[in-house]
Amino acid sequence: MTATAPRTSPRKRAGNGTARRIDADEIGLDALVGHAGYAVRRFQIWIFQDFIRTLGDVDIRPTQYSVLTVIGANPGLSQMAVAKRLGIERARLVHLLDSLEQRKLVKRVKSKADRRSHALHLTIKGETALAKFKRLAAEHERHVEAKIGKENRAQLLRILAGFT
Amino acid sequence: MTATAPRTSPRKRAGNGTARRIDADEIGLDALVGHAGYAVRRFQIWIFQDFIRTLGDVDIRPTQYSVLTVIGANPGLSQMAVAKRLGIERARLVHLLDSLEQRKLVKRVKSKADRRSHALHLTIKGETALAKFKRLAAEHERHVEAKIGKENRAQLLRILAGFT
DNA sequence: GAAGATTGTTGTTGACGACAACAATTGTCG
DNA sequence: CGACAATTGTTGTCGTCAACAACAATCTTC
Repeated sequence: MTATAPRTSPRKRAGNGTARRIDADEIGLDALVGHAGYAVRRFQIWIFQDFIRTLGDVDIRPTQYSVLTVIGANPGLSQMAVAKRLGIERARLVHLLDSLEQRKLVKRVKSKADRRSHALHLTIKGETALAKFKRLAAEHERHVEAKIGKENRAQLLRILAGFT
Repeated sequence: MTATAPRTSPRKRAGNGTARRIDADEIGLDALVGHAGYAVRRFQIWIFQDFIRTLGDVDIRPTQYSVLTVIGANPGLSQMAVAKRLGIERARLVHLLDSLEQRKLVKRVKSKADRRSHALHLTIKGETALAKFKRLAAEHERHVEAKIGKENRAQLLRILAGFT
């Protein structure tokens, strides 16, 4: 099979002759272990799924939550400012705000200073709703602690603080 | 928590009257800081972009790399086994393999033991190509070290080891 | 041998990032 | 001042990806 081929550890050769049962957890990942990106991706999938499930009753996804949080903490921001701060494309933010505005959580106010832009604000309903979302998000965060450990979660936040 | 709007720190109310300039980096994230999911998402975006850029010349994306790596380390696996191991939907893996097979990096061999399934193998070209991909991936990993620090990267891998 | 499960495949839906084009408005600079 | 460039929100397209659902071929189980 090889032409010198620097393969590392072909552990089981169960493909052809032998019909050996292979449990998914005994398959070697080889070089994948040791790649930060892979671990981070798997973790991110887990954490998002838990977030979506925990905030399932209120039907709020992570991105929506981040938008509401930023507007709540900085009323009057333009769409451009919010998009830049969260690393979202402004085109994408349009749809997010359309949805949040339909649900009466956010309102776009025409800015008088710059008639091109909209000043974003939470509605009253949006503020009380966000308070509830924050409680649920805190619950989700406790799930993370339970999963990786309180100390490890703190470490993680410290390590990745530069990316927020 | 209360219906009396427990907003935490509406720092600047720059929306309407005042036309104050707001730099993107002085916008408060409020509750978003302290959410592991947000930090992880931003970091994952950064790390994937660097991976894609570093492996840009060979046109290999992170998911493709993970598939090649697992097949290389465990020749003869079925599509189902690979999908389960990597947390990919088997429907999605079909397209990934279509692409990799067109590029002559992977071949689907009809399994004699179970005629429903395919035994997955790297081609000769696939093996030498993967060796090159691994060198580039190692380079990418050095970028990660340069970004967050060698010690922090090791910590991160340790913390997230359970998700691989 | 019949009923049920598994494997690969095709298709659809929706969230998301990246890009391009456009009208309205603002800023700049000759 | 007035022409030209830049910005803001919007619409649209394209490609990636997760989540389902349905299906034929094949295996497993009773």
